[in-house]
Amino acid sequence: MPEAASRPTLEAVAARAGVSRATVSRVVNGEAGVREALAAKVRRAVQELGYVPNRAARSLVTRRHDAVAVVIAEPETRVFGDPFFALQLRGISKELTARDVQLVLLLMEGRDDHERVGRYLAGGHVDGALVFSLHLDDPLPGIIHGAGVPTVFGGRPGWAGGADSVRYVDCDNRGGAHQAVRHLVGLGRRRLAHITGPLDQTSAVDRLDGYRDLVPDAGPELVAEGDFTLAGGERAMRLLLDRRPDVDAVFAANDVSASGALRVLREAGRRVPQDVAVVGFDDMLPVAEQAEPSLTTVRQEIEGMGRLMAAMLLRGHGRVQDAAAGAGEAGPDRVVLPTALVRRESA
Amino acid sequence: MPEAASRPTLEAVAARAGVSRATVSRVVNGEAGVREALAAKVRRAVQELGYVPNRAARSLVTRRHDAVAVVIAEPETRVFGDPFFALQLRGISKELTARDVQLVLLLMEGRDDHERVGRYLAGGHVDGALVFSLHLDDPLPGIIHGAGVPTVFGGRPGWAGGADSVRYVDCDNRGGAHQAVRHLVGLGRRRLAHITGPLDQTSAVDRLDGYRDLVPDAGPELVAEGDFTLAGGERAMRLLLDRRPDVDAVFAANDVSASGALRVLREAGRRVPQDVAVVGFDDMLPVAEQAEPSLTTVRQEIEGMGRLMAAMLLRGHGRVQDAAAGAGEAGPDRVVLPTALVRRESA
DNA sequence: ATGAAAGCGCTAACAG
DNA sequence: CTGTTAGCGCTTTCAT
Repeated sequence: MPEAASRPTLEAVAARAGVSRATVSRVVNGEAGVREALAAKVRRAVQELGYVPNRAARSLVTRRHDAVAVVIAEPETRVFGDPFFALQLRGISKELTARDVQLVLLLMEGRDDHERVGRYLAGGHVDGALVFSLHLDDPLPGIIHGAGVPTVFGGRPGWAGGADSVRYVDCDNRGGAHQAVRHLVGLGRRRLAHITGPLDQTSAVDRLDGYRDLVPDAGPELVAEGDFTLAGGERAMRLLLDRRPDVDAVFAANDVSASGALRVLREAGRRVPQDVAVVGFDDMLPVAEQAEPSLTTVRQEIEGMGRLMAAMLLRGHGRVQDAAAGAGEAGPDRVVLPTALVRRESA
Repeated sequence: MPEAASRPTLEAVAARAGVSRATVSRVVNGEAGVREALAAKVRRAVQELGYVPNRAARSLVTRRHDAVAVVIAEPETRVFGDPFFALQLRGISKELTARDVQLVLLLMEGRDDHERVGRYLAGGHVDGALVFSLHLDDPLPGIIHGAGVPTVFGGRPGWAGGADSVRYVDCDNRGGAHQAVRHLVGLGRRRLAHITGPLDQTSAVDRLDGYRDLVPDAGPELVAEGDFTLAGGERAMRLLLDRRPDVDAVFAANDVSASGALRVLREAGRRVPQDVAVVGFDDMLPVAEQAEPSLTTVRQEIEGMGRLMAAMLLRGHGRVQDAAAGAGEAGPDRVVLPTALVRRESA
């Protein structure tokens, strides 16, 4: 692969504008205190030469990289069929773009990848990391902590004490579950089942807890473990139908598994919502709106969470903000976003 | 955001190992010609100090970045609900990871983003770019060409002469369409409709051409324009049903729009495949397998295409390869991958 | 085979 | 306000 063509340097711009390198640097970085006449000359020279700063050179001295890593501890097949991942990325990308920070994507497939990712993060090549989809026994947090990389987690961390010691953004999973169950109960349903997510993730555990809060007398046969996938939802629904043919409502831990449930219910000849009411979680539009019947669900602001995570990570980053801050607009280290019930046809 | 903690430098390693910086550099970069005794000392020092090379410093002198940009000219809402994007990314990520090259993700939402992306690419911050989802009038290729960034496109470029002047990886869209149509004809169908993709993308045009090749006498009322989305597929199917209630087969340009068609057919009381046979394109597993009925489709190797693109871009990249190459293992600049029909229930 | 020295392009004191 | 100067950490001739 050929190298990029050599580009004009600060030096060249300085020569052309008849000023020193330092002045050009100031103008390029938008520092105040350069006479407008000179600044204009510099800008013209930049324009004419098509000058673009060399990031490597800049990083070398500033020790900043204007790049953050997004780490997705990809839970197997889940990334597919569930646009969750894409939505998060979109939110993050928007925020980073606005601040002219690059997004370095680190996908992890297997266990060996942990070491690689850890090494990269520890290498100090990015200004921070955004980490998702952590599982309970994941070694990554330890590695990250050791490396001292500023990090914001997507979803409350599950390890002991984790939630108090790190920064994260989450939605109110437990409260959202309450909204779902309350709605179902309000509909007059009495035999409420729950299809969980993978129980090594806090989001799934919290939703289960929320369900239990309001259905304390639910027998274990009313809870079936899923994994946030369609197939998992189907499997769980079959189990549920098998164990409790009289079930009249299902709260699924996400929309994708809810559509799996819908499918099985239809196959089993149950009408939704007449025979069985179904509520999902996420409000993943293409899934929830297109389900048959369309899905009543608990909405969480996924794209917004992505943006927020990026904003939190970059707080105090950048020249302009640095100046503006200082006062004490620190902002919280942990944010839990509210959820909202979205009514459609399934419940 | 705090700066990354200061890490040991080459200098520190050299001091510890009692050698010069140059020697450490050689060992770290795996260059031959260092006595094993010394090399061992250096490696131990590296280990003990936890030394990780500073990429910025390295880039500054080598003018390489060990990073490539992935540009997704995101066609609106399509990225959602269609795991296409995630699969490509996965393939690319695998290949890059294996070569220790970072993936910088550039998502584009609106037109303004073109300028930003162009500027970034032109800035020479990455060693190359992988570009997807280009539309016919996209200014990006021009910008890229001007910037001289090595690039591999995903899908044959559509502009005049583009296909002969740039590197790309594509699947045999036209041949795939032939497979679909032939299958439908083999089933005894006579009134074959086609739901297209967005016709400003070559993949969609090629599939349409393939359809026309084998159904030359198809009236325009048998072709409805879609956009690769579920909603688009539904819209197109309704139109088709309206114009030709006697249609007995549909070839949809991708699986997602095929499932839209399936949904409309079901609503209209048509049985699939008895009344209307349906064939999709992609073999996007979660979509095709879970459709009702499951989708007969034309399979393309999406993840493989991603890997191939990355491999093509990085050909001759890296110290080791540089040495091994030279002979002339150039490899082709344009690859068109074969497709295969996958039979399921819908046709 | 190894070391010394010269930058890569940029920013950040420090002078003036 | 502007210019001068000294590196940031690394690779790479060029000597030895």
